[in-house]
Amino acid sequence: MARLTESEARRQQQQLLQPRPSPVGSSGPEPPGGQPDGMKDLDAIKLFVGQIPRNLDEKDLKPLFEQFGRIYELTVLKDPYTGMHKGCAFLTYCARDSAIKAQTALHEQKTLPGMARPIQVKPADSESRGGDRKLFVGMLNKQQSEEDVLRLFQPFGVIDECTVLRGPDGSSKGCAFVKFSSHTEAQAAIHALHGSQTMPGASSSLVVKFADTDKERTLRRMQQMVGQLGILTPSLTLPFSPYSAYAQALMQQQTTVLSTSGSYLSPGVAFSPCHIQQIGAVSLNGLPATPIAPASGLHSPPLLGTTAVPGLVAPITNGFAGVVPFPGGHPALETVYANGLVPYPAQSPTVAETLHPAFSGVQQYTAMYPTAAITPIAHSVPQPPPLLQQQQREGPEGCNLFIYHLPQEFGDTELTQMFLPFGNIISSKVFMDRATNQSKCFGFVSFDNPASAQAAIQAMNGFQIGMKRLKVQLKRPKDPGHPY
DNA sequence: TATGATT
Repeated sequence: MARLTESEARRQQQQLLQPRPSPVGSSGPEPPGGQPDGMKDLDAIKLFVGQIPRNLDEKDLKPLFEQFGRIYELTVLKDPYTGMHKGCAFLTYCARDSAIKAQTALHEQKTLPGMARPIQVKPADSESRGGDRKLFVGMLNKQQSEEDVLRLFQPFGVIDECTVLRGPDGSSKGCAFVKFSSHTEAQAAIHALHGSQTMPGASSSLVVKFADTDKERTLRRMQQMVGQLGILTPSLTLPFSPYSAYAQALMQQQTTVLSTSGSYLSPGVAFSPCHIQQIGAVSLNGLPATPIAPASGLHSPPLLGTTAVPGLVAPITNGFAGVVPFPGGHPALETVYANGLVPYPAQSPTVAETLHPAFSGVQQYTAMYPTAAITPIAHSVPQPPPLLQQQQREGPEGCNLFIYHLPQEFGDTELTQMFLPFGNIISSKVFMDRATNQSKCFGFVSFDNPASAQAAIQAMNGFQIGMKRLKVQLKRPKDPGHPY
């Protein structure tokens, strides 16, 4: 029954080798146990306790856990910024034995009042070292259970833990955590399974990657918070907001994460704005700017041609009213706007033809500029710090647009640029095929108010680009299943 | 080609 799995046993051995945190004060009453005050066994196990009602604090929880032995430390996890109860706790008993008893008696065995799922009592993640071995699995079919996931991953090694993430009603969120007994096994599973298949009903191929570290999770949270404030330019807005401490922490975190986890960047960002910016940076650094051939598989050369020389576009677009400068912006689009073609494209079916003259103008302009002339521009228009990673957020109802028939080479940046004139954009996202990193030619733009969304629909629905016309409409409401 | 990307 309470037999430890092989890897749990291994983990608990590793435990012995780890440095101990300095002991903190003992916790309250002293049940019998024969331990010196405030001391714990050298091989004590720190337990993670999950599924705790948020209205229970340490003193409420203590009686429940004390029946298995004297508690060395019990801490409810709180959000460091809001102080909010996170619904889980760390628990260390003075005796290792107590931890094992508690885990056996409580884990998945008892559900605390108000909780949908049974309490979780298991060694904390911090107790296991030896590299990442926990995977996040996304794009599962919502019908797939733990068993199904297990079956999928079993061929790659010993699985310690397998949890399908579920909503409050118990329905799957279409993702899971799978913990292998070793990093190598986990890696093998990623290699074999990531993108390997598309589950029936899933919108994209299977995602298998290492689960976020604590640091990344914190970063994500902070990004969400910052994003919710509607902030795209932190340097301007944040110092005056009550969240500036948050923003600073965010930027520190981001620096750390970016510098330490390059492996998390997806490989082959074929024609994302990121890639385009890199090309731009190269040309601005004084290397020949002109004949950079578009990557393979790209259609519609006009748009891409200009992206190779972003620095050169600045003098043109800056001279026109109504163009909002945007870092890494799309020169071709800026040119379109500069020529006044935007306002009611739906009534101008030949816009596509006008794109070409506008574009070739830029090319000629480019050709006349020797490399040396570029350098001052690079100085006067410094490459701004990379924009905060934008969350894929929805705006209020009536503010979210679904856009279809986007050109293949359109990325988030281009989409943003295109809709920028109509209002304050909360988020914009072009959907990419996970496997190929190619645009699926549709995306979302969310404004902060419905009027902007309507204006954008009026102006952009039917906008002809190349052979296609944009379809711009309100995003379908998420949940049509109203009970009444 | 068709409606938001999880912890």
